[in-house]
Amino acid sequence: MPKVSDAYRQARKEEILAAALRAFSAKGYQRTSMADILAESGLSTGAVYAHFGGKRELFVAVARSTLLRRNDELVAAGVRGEPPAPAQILRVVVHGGLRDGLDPRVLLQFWAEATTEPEIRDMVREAMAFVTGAFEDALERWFARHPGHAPEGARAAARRLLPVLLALGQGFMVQYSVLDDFDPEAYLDAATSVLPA
Amino acid sequence: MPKVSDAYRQARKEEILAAALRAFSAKGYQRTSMADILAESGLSTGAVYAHFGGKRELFVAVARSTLLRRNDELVAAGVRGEPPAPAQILRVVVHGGLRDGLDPRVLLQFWAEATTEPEIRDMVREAMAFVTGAFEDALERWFARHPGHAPEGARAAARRLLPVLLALGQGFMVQYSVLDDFDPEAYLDAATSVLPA
DNA sequence: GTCTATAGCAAGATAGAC
DNA sequence: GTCTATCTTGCTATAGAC
Repeated sequence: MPKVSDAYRQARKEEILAAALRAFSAKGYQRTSMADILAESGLSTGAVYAHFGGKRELFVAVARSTLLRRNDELVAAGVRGEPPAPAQILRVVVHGGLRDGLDPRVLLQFWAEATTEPEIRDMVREAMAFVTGAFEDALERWFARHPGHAPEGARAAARRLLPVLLALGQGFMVQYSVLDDFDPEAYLDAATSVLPA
Repeated sequence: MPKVSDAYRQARKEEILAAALRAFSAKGYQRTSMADILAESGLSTGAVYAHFGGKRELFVAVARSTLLRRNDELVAAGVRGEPPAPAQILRVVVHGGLRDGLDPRVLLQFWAEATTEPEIRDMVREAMAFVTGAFEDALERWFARHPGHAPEGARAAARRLLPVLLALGQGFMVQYSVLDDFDPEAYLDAATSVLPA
């Protein structure tokens, strides 16, 4: 296989994925039709099906790439300088997702889908395990530097706080999507006030 | 209109709603077809359409009755006795919901649908406003008795903590529904440790 | 009110030319 | 690889008899 072909192929795939992300963000997974994605990308049926098996596969690919970018940001934030405080971890993830144009509503639909469809359930679990792992590492590094907050050891403290931090991220997504008077900054401030700092 | 007729009609409607709830719980709103609901109820197309306008209307009716029942319990729990601590409020709501047989997965379905269906969105907002109000009242009463935790006043402290408490409830539902190794008690302990007590 | 049968439509995926 | 045209399927909702 010539390299030009591969590069072109890859570029095309990312072009399609970007269009799919926009489409899913605008209408949600279930209500987005292939026609929507095609219109958004400006391509035709054949062009898309040549690269992806179908709508579900497209969705999985979109989710994966988005989550990978989140993790990269988290790692980057932790590598240079001080490890981020718990509240800071929350901010990095939330702001990063919004900056990417990822509509939180898509996440809600993802979770809902996961409760009934095994294929998506596996994918969501994998993704959540990924996020969880990144959170846990970041928390452990922070607790290691602030032993005053971790009398039981950094690792134990991280594991204990993990579900709460996860919940604060999930709660953000739910309230952002459903409430009409949701104030993101007020939410993050409130979350900060209950998290160790 | 004779009363017997009305009573029969009402009973029939509730019979259909119960079947619809079972169907939605099993497969989720989107993936549940009318055929599923018909099979679950043992009735025919005509019988159902004589009482409900269609699938969407059925879903709204199911959601409304489910959420209203939850709200009643919440109010009852909050009114009598000492004002519960924030962590206690969370426990009452979570345990009450589970005891009621309410599948958390259905809640995720409601939230997800609310992001795209205006009718359901309004309904969910109404329900959430109700829950929020009950939470806020309970928090305010508790802060009033523990002024050490509310230097800015009980009402301000309650409003501030509100979204966090809500998020901890929502996070519980998400993690309960999606994670296969979710530990409810560990979750509640962790939540308790970050909430004022 | 309830049944059976079916109309009508939307959407995911494929076929075959270029 | 990409296009246009089309096939197939599954599902909501209606029509009309009883």
